Amino acid sequence: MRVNEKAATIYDIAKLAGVNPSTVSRALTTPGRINATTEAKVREAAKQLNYRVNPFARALPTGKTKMLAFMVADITNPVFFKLVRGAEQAAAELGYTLVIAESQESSLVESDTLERILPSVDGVILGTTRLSDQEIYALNQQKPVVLVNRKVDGVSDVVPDNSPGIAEAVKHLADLGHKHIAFVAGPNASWINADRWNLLMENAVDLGMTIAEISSNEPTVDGGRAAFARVRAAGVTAVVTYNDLMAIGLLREATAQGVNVPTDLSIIGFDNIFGSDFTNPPLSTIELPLQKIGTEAVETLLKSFIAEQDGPLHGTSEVASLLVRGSTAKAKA
Amino acid sequence: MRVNEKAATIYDIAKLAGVNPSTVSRALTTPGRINATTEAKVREAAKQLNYRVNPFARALPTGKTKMLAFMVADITNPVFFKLVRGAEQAAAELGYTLVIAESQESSLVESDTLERILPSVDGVILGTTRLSDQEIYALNQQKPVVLVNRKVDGVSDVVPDNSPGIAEAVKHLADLGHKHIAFVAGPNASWINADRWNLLMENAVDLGMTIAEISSNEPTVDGGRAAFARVRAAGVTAVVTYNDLMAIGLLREATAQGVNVPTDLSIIGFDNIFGSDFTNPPLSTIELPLQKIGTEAVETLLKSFIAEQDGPLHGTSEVASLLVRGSTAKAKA
DNA sequence: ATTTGTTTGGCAACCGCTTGCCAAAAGTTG
DNA sequence: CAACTTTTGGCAAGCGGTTGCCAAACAAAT
Repeated sequence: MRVNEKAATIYDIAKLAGVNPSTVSRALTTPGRINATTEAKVREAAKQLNYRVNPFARALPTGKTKMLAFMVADITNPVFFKLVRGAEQAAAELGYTLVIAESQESSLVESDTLERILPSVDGVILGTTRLSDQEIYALNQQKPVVLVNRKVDGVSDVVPDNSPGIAEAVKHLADLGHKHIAFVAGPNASWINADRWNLLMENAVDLGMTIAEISSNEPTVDGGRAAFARVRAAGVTAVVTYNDLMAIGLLREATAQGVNVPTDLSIIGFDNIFGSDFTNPPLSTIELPLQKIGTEAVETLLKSFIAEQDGPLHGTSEVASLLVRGSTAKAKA
Repeated sequence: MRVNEKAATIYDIAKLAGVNPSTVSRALTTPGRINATTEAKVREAAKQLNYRVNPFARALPTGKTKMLAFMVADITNPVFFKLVRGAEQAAAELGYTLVIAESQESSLVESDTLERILPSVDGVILGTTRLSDQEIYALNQQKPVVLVNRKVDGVSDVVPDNSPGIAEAVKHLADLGHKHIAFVAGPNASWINADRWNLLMENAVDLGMTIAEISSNEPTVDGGRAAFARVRAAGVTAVVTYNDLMAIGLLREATAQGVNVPTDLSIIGFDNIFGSDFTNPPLSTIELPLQKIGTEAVETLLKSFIAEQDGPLHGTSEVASLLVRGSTAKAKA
């Protein structure tokens, strides 16, 4: 079935070009190191033989694999789509191959998987991680790590600035006359959850609103659905949820219970995931430039390869912003 | 920043266990080849040193990389989520690492990417491909290929059986009294599009219905939206779309135009993607066991490593089925 | 006790590429 | 033109495994 006419090696090129293999290696990897004429000759021979470096042979002596790991908790969570795509494209562009790994929301699976692929990659991006700060710190000792949406001392990260989006959202709600709002929180341990909650609280208080925390929910559609009763109990007229999935669950449950969104309850989600505009009404949400964040994550990782000694890098050029669709309206009098 | 205390090698183990490196290699890779006591000693030493094989060092002499490529047209297309997850899990379980590559719907990008990662992988799964039959055939000469949802002579594939789901769907529509239906087709060149259309036509004719083909649309939400006018022009009371994305676009456009779904128009999608139940009404759709298909794709690929000579393999144990939600109703009298 | 067969483990070559070191060739300088 | 510097390219030693071949050790058979 397979043909497998042995791929050309630098030895084949060397023979064809009449030079030493080491010369071929240098011609191809260190432009300028050898005579331009010789280099051209080598390149010509390489082309003629349709030569591709053997990445493994190259990785052995150099230790560089040109592969990056991207860890996510759940591949099917739409939050990651754009993140992954941004990372994938940036990686491809820079000559790196992205390996996507899924932890299935389990820190055990995550460590195992990481352990398995760590030898194969030059660095890792933790898209979402269940690992503890210490584990992350330890991981970062082995291979460069870039965290997305989380901060750990001494580790590089890319975390967007949520505050503009959150400020807009709270202002939007205030403008609509809402006085009492709530935050439907995600996982307790989540760094980003705490960040969002703190920002929300500050802004709400500043604008003279009260804000309740409906805490510790699964960051899923079901989690949002399950939080509905507590949202009603809190007696608020508007909520911001930890993410869109929860907002959608909440929205659907509200509708099912005969509570109209947005007239009875305004809902703002987070992330602008795929499908968040399929709902009825379409979801208003705080949008993150996820694709750019993905791109920035790999760029940051690559930078950290060079600047090993300079301590952790922080990519923070991205900001959140509010996207108003149909799930917010004037507060009921 | 990095510690990088050189990872242990088989030489370290050999020294610790007082044996030759080759013995270590055999103890670890060919159980039974050497004395059980020695093997235990070696394993103990390996554990003590926290040894991990260097996949690159291993790959050099063997040519086996334990990596698989999974090519998709668009990472952000939700159809692939479950497919990818199934593949990822199966791969991880079998000790393989999945590299996900995106062709961005371009056959050029696709060949380039493939060319780039081909040396690094043992085989490739083509989740969706823009490549021609000949290109696929050629690719398959270089490394084992498994096609998903497409057939090419001489190449292994995993294609689910669409007929049960399609039969159910047509029957469902017939039972609801629909006499004139349409198929909103996807890309012309798509193998699976043709398959679905043919099946649909057969079934419709068998049940005495007329069926129109609204052809050659982008397989996206916008594509579905754009097809709406032609659907109306066709004067049908129900449609089946090439995929859910199109169904959603069609549904939204219909609603926007004041055409009620399902009372004025029944819609059935394909794939049961994430978000297809967010719509109003939630979409009825023909469901594919995508995760299982992903799993089966990697299993088929691995099988083909062993059975090189036995010709192409075909995994076809999965079947489509109809999932009735809210977008279908009795035909208007 | 000798022959024959089977385990077991060491030796060394090899996978394809990189790179430090060195010598020959070419270029500069006074 | 000699003395010195720079450029260029070859040599060979790895990187960390795998594996064919072989000999020593042990077991079974005669």
